Amino acid sequence: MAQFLIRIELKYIEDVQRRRVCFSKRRSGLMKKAQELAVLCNAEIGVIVFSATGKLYEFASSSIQQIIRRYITSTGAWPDDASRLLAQRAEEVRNLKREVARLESENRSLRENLEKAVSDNQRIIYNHSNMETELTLRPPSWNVGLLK
Amino acid sequence: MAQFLIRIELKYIEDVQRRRVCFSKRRSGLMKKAQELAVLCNAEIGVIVFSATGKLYEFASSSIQQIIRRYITSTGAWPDDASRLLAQRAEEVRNLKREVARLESENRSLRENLEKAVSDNQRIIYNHSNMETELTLRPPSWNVGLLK
DNA sequence: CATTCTATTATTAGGAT
DNA sequence: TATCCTAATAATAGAAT
Repeated sequence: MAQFLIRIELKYIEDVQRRRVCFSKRRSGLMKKAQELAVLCNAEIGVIVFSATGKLYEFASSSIQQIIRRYITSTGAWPDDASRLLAQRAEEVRNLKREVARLESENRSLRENLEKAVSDNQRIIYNHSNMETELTLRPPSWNVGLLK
Repeated sequence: MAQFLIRIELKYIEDVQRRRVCFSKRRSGLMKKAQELAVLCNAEIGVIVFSATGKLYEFASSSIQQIIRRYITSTGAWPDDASRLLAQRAEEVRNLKREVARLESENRSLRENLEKAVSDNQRIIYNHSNMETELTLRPPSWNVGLLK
């Protein structure tokens, strides 16, 4: 039979047995309270509990996923990991876009030089054809416009 | 003076006044319970509450940020938004890498053709120079190797 | 809206299983 | 380790502010 029940101090319970029992009971109580509040007032509630040994317990009126999403979108507070990953990807995208721009520019330059080379070549051929009609010319071996 | 206190039904409270008061009281109670459990048993606890009108209330023994991060890393459950954003970025990176590869290939092809054009040109000039030494030739107007 | 008061119910500490 | 029991404390519904 329980003797005088003196309210326990609100501090870490050193005794392992007492702590375990307390954790088990109060965890149930907390989840129950959360559930009741959610139902009574139509609130969206999520409770996440990690025990001292790392075990995970959770309650969610909808789903923790949805609640985390709502929390993030409503506060703009991304968890560090997500932020870091997104930042990495963003950096990668920036670098790749810069590389694409550089390649496109180089590409344009190459095309211009090629066109110039072709026209120069044709001009030379034309000039020489006029001067020496007996000259045998082979067609240009490069194919502009067939570039893929 | 309060009369017989009959336990309220565990269902949505239609009456606005009663619901508001209940929400306020029980929300406090829930947070208090969470706090007590965290202290008594050294647990890491996060509580997120969205009222029916969308207002956010929270409690965290450490910080919601940290708890969300721990939850995600321990369950591997990324919130949909983060997953979606990361997927989008990954897709963007893939597309950009493909574009880079395409441009590099096109670039190589252009360089080859340009070199061929240049050597053809030089051959023509050389042949004709041998045949007609009096022919005045202007230097090529393209600059290989100066491409940037 | 939140808080106070108070009668009543709910939770829970400790002990036992 | 979780659950039962029971005394005792804590939470809270309703009413008033």
